[in-house]
Amino acid sequence: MSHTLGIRQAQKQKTRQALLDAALALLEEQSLSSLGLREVTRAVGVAPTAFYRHFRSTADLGVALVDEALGSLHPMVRTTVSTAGDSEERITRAIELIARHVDAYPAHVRFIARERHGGVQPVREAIRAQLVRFAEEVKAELAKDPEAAGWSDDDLLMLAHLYVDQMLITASLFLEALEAPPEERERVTQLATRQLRLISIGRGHWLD
Amino acid sequence: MSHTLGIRQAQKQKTRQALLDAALALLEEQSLSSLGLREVTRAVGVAPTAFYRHFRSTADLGVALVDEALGSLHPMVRTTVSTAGDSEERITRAIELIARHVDAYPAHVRFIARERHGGVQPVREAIRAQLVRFAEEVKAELAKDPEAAGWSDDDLLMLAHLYVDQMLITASLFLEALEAPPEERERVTQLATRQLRLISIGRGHWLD
DNA sequence: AATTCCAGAGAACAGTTGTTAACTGGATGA
DNA sequence: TCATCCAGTTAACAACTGTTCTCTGGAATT
Repeated sequence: MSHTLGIRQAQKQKTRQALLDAALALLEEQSLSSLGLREVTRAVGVAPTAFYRHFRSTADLGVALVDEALGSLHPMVRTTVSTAGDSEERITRAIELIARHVDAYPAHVRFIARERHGGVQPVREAIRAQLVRFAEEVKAELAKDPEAAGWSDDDLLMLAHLYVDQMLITASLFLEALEAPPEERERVTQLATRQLRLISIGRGHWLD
Repeated sequence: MSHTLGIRQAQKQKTRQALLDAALALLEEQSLSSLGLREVTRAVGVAPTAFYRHFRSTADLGVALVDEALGSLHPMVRTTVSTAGDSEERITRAIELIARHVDAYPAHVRFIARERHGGVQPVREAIRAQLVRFAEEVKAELAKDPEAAGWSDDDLLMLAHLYVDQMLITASLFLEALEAPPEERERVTQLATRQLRLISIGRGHWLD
C-alpha cells in the first residue's frame, strides 16, 4: 500500500517529527502562543530557517500537533464506549483507559487541555473540530446500546458531549496527579468513577 | 471602616488597575505566557519600569487577575445554587445567570478558561485554589437541601465539583457564541439545560 | 518650612525574536 | 553521466524583550 519513501523524503519527515517532538517538550512549561520558532529549531539542532521547510508558523505546527495528539485517539474512544459488560464494569474500564493514556502520552494530553482554550485561534478551531468528531463517534456507539431506545438524536449527542467533556476533565486531573503520590491518583480515580456513575444513573432515568 | 486614600495611593491604584485592564484586553488574542511587560505598559502609556512598582512579573499580574476575575464571583455562585423553586426552575435560572455573567465580563471568563490549564504555574495554582473554594461553597449549599439527606460528605463534594466544572464548560460555550447569531446562543442554552437536567436526575436517584 | 519618600521617567544593556536572501551539497530523474 | 531539485545552512536585518541604574518632581511626614 504505502510506497517506500526515498532517502530525501524520509530525512525530511524525520526532521519534521523532531520539530514536533521538540515543540511538544517545550510546551510543557509554556503556551503555544509564546513558543518561538527559533526555540524549537535550537532544541532540534537545525538552523532557524529550516523550520519554514515544514511549517508556515508555530500556529501551523500547533495544528499539526493537534492531529498527532488526537488523531490516534479515535480508536481508543470508540472501544472505551463500546466495551461489553454492565454499567459499573464499563465505567471502571473507561477510567482505567484514560489513566493509561495519560501515563503513555502526558505531553499530548497537556497540550490539548492547554490549547483547547488557548491563545491561538486556528489551533482552538482544530481541537474543537476533533472533539466534535469524538462526540459524534461516541453518539454512534451510544445509539447501538439497547439503553438508547426512545432517545432522540439531540439527546444522544448531548450525552455524548457530556461524556467527552468529562473524559477531558478526568484526563486533566490524572495529569496533575502524575507526579503526585499514588494515593492522589487513587483519589482522582474514585472521584471520576462516581461522577461517571452519577451521569450513568441520570442516563438510566432520562426517559422517566 | 476604609480610610480615605491619599492622593499618592489613589494614583498608584489607578495605574495598577489600568495595567490590569490593559493586560486583560491584550489577553483576548494570546496567552499569559506570551504577554510581555512592555506590551502592557505601552498600552497604558507608562514607562516599562513603572510596571515593577506594581508587579514582580507578568505571572504576578496574572495571579492578581485571577482574584479580580473570580473573587467577585463567589456571591453569584452561592445564590445560583441556593435559589428556591423546583429543580427545573433552578436549572433555568442558573444557566441564565451564567449567560448574563459571560455577557457582562467576557474577558474575565476567557482569561479563566484559558489560564486554568495555561502555561504559567502560579496562575494555574491560583485558579485551582479558587475553584476548590467554589466547590466547597457549592457543597455547603447543597448540604442545606433536603434532597441531600443521606449523602456522604465525599459524595456531596463530588457533585459540587461536577457542577463547578459544568458551569465552566457552559460559560466557555456561551463565550464562543458571544459574536454568533442568537440562534447559536439558544442552542447552547438548550444543550446546557439538558446536561444539567441529566445530572439533576442522576442526583435524584443516587441513593437508590 | 524643611525633609523624606516613592511612583514613574529616561537611558542604556545584552540578548532575543521572525523573516529575507543567497548559498551548498547530496539525492533524484533523464 | 549530467542537469535538476530541494532540505538545510549561513549571514544579516530591524525590531523587540526583561532588567539595571540613575534621576525627578510632587506628595507625605515632621
